[in-house]
Amino acid sequence: MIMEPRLYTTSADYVYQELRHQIVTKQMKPGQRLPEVNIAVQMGVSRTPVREALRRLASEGLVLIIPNSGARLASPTRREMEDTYAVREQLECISVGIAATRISERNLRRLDDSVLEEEKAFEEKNLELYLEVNENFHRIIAESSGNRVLAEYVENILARTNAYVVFYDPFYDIDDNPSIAHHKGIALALKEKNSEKAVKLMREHLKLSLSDLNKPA
Amino acid sequence: MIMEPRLYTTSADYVYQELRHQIVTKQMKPGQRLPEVNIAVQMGVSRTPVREALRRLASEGLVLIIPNSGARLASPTRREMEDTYAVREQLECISVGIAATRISERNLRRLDDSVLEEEKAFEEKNLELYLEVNENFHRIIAESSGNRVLAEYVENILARTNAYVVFYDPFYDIDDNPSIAHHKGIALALKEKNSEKAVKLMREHLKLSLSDLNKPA
DNA sequence: ACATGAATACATGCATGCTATCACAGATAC
DNA sequence: GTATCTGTGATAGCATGCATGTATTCATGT
Repeated sequence: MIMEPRLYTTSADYVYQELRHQIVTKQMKPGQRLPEVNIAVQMGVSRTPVREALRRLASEGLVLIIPNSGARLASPTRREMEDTYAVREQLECISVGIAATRISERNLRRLDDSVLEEEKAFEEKNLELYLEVNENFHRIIAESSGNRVLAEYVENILARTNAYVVFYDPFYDIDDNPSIAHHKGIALALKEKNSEKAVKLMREHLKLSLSDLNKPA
Repeated sequence: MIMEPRLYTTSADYVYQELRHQIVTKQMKPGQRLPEVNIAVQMGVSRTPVREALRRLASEGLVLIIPNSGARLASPTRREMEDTYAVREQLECISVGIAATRISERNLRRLDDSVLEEEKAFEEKNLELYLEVNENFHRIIAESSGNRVLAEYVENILARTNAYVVFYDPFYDIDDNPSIAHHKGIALALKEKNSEKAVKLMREHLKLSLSDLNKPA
């Protein structure tokens, strides 16, 4: 499996992606302090781009910044996760509902591809790839809604919820991953242009994702 | 009327608020370039806090940043505004629906106060105050939902839509402002704990707000 | 007149150093 | 023992300078 290198245009972008990577791959503990200098030294850059990356992560709710005090990794409570999923449900349901009425053939194919990749990543137990592809599935749907603003918000909340992986293990039930089956169902509903069905399945899918957060990390 | 000074903890925060003020009070044209140095000189600070403020505004969709090139004020198309309002409708409807089931007496009073202030600001034709109070009405409801994440997203989209004031004149119909009447209706529905009614009124209210964007600036 | 390309002016991205503020430990008072 | 004060170290906020990339202008050729 060839891991394509992360692409970035600026140092700040690099730091952002790298930090996000470290969070998702459980290299950091929720609530831990994130001093600018430490990160700067570790990544071989100055504090400036680190500051920028931290603020971006803060806008996604992954990092908490206290003025004049510093940044620390978020440590969402069970309640906060539920709240986040409540919002995500709203955004994604409207997103998939609209997408069903206007998704292009090309995006339907991209959706199928993404499900295939997802299965592969799951078999290989490649956590990072799995999350990335999983996220991509939802991203394609949001894009297909044709509402740019909506897509932007979905993107933001995907970043939040994906970080919650720190709290659970998506490979816990070794042979069983209903999530992929759900994605297949949603993709099918979109092919059929069945808006109601797509929304219903998406809602169920997200309820399940939330309950997954109970699986041991 | 005593205009309380804007409060801020850091220079970056000051620049952020000041820029936002200038946008809302129509001192800047949509699409105009926003060079860091210009702003820095104008506000008597260095480029660093200006950069930070610009990125924050970008996360609210008010400013467009092109890497290595610069920032410019957003110039949303009619389509983008509609898209934004579609998202806002989703977020605010769920927000007011939940709020109706659990809003505190204290917040009900704050809501009433905010409507009164709104009427006063409208009579005085005080644009900035009017917008601030208007925004506050929606903010109180979002807070009352008890969902912090939802409140955060509502806050963000309020910032976006309020900036659209650049494109229209809320005092265009001199004697008539149905928006305030709507707010009264929503506040009443909340008092009655009538969730359905509150959602319905909020939806109508936002549809109207969107159509208001046709009024000449 | 128009397109192409080089030169120049300009703006951003980043590194670095200084200053103001905060967090924490130890001391002091009660 | 608890609470409050105080000093010291650590950390973020900001200013500044340099390097890099972008936009604009103007010359050149067709």
